[in-house]
Amino acid sequence: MQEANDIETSETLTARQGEVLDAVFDLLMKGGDAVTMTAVARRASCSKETLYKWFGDRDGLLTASVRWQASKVRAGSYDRHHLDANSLRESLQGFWGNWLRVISGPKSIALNRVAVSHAWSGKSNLGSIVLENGRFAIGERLKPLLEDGRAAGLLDFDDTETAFRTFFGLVSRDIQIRLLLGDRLEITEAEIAQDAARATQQFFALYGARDRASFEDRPASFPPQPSETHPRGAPEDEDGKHKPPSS
Amino acid sequence: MQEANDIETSETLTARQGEVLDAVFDLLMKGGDAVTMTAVARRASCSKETLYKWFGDRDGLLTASVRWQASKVRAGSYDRHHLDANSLRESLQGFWGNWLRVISGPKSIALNRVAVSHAWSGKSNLGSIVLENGRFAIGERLKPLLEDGRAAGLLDFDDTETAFRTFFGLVSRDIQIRLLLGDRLEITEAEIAQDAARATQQFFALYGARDRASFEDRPASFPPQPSETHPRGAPEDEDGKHKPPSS
DNA sequence: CAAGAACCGTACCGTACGTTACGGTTCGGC
DNA sequence: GCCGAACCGTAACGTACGGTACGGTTCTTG
Repeated sequence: MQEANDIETSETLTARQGEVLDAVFDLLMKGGDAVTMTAVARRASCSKETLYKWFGDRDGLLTASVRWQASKVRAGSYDRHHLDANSLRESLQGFWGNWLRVISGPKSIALNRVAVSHAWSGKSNLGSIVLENGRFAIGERLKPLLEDGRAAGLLDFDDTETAFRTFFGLVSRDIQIRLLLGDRLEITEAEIAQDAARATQQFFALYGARDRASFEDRPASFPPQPSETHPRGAPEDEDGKHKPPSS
Repeated sequence: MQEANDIETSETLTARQGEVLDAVFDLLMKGGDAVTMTAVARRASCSKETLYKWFGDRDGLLTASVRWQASKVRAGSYDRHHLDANSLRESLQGFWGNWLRVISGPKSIALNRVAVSHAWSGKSNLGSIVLENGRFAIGERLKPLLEDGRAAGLLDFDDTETAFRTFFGLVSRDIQIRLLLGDRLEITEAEIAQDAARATQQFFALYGARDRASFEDRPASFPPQPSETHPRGAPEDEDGKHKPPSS
């Protein structure tokens, strides 16, 4: 392994290398045992020698692939145009809806699965890569929005991190662990939208500015719009599926 | 493999078999690659032949061990004595505190890790076992308490499952995924208690019965006790640690 | 067009681990 | 005290896979 890792140092990947890494990820989604060097080479129509020259060893290949996919997965960021209550609420809903869509997708599930498996198994930490591009990335992207909301008098919290983590919990609840553990849990687009709306609503119920003073000089229809979902935090039915995986 | 699986059918495990399964789990916590048949045999001071006779194959051994540990992990249940606001709040706090303590422990982390890794890798589903003894078990244990709370006029929600999942999210937030992904994230006993209290408080803010009518014939000091934590859902600082794993 | 680099395909090597086989030992029942 | 069952320890087998070597082919460059 003399000068193997082009990747670690220079972040540039050729198109061909990208194809290879996509092949790796395809294999990953077909179950982790499937990703052998031979299989990757065959699937990507390249030689094992090339794999080793490019990525050093199997672990480097996996790491590069995870990094590659993780960097592609990050949901779009939200520009902070002028903030009123509705635009804030819509931004938040959109943000989390996007996120729900991403993490419930097969790519994200595979990504997290392999990262978890690997973090457990010693060697180079895919866990931190996924964490950095997932949980922490959305934190850094959402927190400015929350703080803008606070500055605009729409939100009220002391610690941004705490508020964010609560929001995170309201949105994700048990779905990530369930998906990772193999629970068949298909989420329709409608459910995603509804979940994002419910979570946002609950977030406003917890952290929305509601001092009488600042409340009354806001437009009449503040976030919890009775027309959209339940005014209180309990939508009627939703998705109470107790449906463990293929028994 | 003629009549191997004593375990699948008769749920009884001899003490010796329990020792073996504990040995497996010890190995599991030392990184998943460590759990080879030879290592298990050596650690448990038994022969490989016995392992195969008892558990069929490596997968059966893993499955038995996960089932064994999962059944030992379940936090204690809570009896429904007479319910007033304070006892309910304390029960909930205690329940979730227990749960936080469990899932942040190394055993639970190892358990979830191996289950995730395995669920990803085809074969017999450890995921459902962990799910059944973890997420779903606490659901079944907590929901009666919530419904008693509602019957006593202390809580207000339509769908128990939805309320429970929200509560789950408020408590767990991002800690489970972070722990699984290898984030060093030590949680002190104090933080656990505080988190459970904060989550409970937020849950009451979202689902506590607060119609004017039933509110006024309740004792003066309803759950959000200003003396305990912040009356609103935002504790001052808490644990905003952005501390990714060993980079 | 020629020389060299990059790469493909395949064959090969070493090893680690799952699985099986077998001789020796302990132990409960008659 | 004898017999068989259960079990221990270890040795052996087969295989799958990570990693390497090498000849042939395509692409780049001057």
